[in-house]
Amino acid sequence: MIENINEILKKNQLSVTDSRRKILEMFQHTSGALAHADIEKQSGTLFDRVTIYRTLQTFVEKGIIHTIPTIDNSVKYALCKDACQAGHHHDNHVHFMCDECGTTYCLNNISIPQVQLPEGFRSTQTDVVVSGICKNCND
Amino acid sequence: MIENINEILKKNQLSVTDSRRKILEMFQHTSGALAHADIEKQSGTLFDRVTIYRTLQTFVEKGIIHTIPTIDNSVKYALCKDACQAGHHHDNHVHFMCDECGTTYCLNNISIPQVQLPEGFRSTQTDVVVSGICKNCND
DNA sequence: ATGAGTTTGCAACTTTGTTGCAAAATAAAA
DNA sequence: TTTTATTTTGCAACAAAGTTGCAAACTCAT
Ligand SMILES: [Mn+2]
Ligand SMILES: [Mn+2]
Ligand SMILES: [Zn+2]
Ligand SMILES: [Zn+2]
Repeated sequence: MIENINEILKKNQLSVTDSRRKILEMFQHTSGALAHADIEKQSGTLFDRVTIYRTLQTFVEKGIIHTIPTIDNSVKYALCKDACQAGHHHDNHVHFMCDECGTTYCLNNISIPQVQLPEGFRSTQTDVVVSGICKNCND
Repeated sequence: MIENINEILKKNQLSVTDSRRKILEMFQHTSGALAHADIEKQSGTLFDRVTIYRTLQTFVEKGIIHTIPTIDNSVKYALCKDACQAGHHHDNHVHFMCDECGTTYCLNNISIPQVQLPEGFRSTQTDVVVSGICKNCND
């Protein structure tokens, strides 16, 4: 797994540093999405707030993670599963936010439905965010 | 139109004040959505930043306006067209954000498509945000 | 017109995010 | 392995966004 992380960083022409390894590891070890605050909490005093901001930004630019729009307008991030490239993301899946536990899921197998737009509107991207009760909280 | 505004406020058991009238008027006079910053700019020194926050919050609670999730995670608001009630919104329409002019539209006639969820997930709300080029910018 | 109740503006504060720069760490070259 | 060039980090200072308490101003019912 650690090997894997180094490979991912190198493959994206990023020098391998402590903070990048740790943060990437956090994403691999969680099923849902992470907010900046989550990472800050989990890492304690390990690295600076600013470093987290910059690392997340770098990962998004490289296509390693993607941002997720949320109803409460907080910023969440999750690993890209698809073959996302630097500058071009292809995360065309539905996201789910649980009202009870707060977890945000990437539903990688549920693809975005086609939306019929009015005359004159051209779409380049469609985001779908479903909220409700997740599998865990339903049992 | 002014009459209308007073009626809306009274119908929602809100006392009629300058700031509430002006802010509601702004929403009626715009085709798209408004952010807190837009209102602050348009109103200049007319009323305090804090008043705008509180007014927007009140309007959302009363079902007069609704929030819109955005890709850049900024908070936008627009008038409720449907019969939204205090505590329960029914704005089941698609939202469109123009990459060029930045306008956010409520596509009130385009209804939210049904999304097939995995076993165990129960949905209570679905938000769809389409981005691209709007009618105005396409011509 | 009066008074109870609501709303507003101000000030002070917290939280979130950004920027410049020197020190430290990494990767490449010798 | 040692040296050097490049990148990344932490710190400090700052800017933007949002919250809270409270006294003064306003609204509305009597
Ligand atoms: Mn995702
Ligand atoms: Mn809308
Ligand atoms: Zn849950
Ligand atoms: Zn446009």
